[in-house]
Amino acid sequence: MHHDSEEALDRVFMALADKTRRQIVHLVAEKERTISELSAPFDMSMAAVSKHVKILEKAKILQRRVDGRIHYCTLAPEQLAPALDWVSIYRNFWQQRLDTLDDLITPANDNT
Amino acid sequence: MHHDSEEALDRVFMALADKTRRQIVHLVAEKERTISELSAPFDMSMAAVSKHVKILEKAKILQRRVDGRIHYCTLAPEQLAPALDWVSIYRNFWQQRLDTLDDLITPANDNT
DNA sequence: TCAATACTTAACCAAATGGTTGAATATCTA
DNA sequence: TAGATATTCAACCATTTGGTTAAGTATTGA
Repeated sequence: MHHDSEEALDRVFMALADKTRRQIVHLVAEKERTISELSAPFDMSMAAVSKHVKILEKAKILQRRVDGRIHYCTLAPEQLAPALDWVSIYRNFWQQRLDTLDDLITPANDNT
Repeated sequence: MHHDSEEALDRVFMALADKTRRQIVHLVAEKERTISELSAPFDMSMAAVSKHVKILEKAKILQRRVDGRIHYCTLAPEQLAPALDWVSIYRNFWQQRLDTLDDLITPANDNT
């Protein structure tokens, strides 16, 4: 019973589990980037960066627009939302723990 | 220079990039669980589940308390926070996109 | 003390990851 | 048309991942 959504989460979390790919996400979040531009900061071949981009693309974290021989990449953040949602479920859990700790230190506070 | 925090993110995202481990997180979030209890729902050996638990433990998503021969596992959600924070950076990005789309549909106000 | 219980560890395996280099493809430009 | 540019693809390699089974280590309890 491997739902699509589970596989999507697999791909998104796996895509984010690499420093190079997280930096690529930062770069494309700033502005549209070509593969060359994305390769420049990294001490690896363009072919390697091309693979990283493909992984992010398959995870639908990044989208590609091809114009002639140039591939322009932008953030496609809609698939980050489910990942955020998944982790967010546990926010209450640790917020509660922190709140409990906070109450011990400074009674009477407000938040959110 | 691979910061500790980058390696921590690697470990956390990698740990979450597996359906079995995500289900284990759900189970330990509900209540404290033994390895046997965590193994029961899955069609794999206890040794395999033991490995999954170790991966979650190293990522500091789960913590273990040993009492005699029984290992009790609970959620240790503090390491999920950095992961959530990382993804959250891009929430504004897609919120903005949705807002922009919204503006196109209902042009009421302007902004930068 | 002896066997069952609750685990981990070790050795192994197939498949996936993350990199390489070199060739292929397609496009731009002189 | 030829050559430079932008990028992918293919083949390869070492390491990691995710599973197995079998053996090892404590611990419990009869």
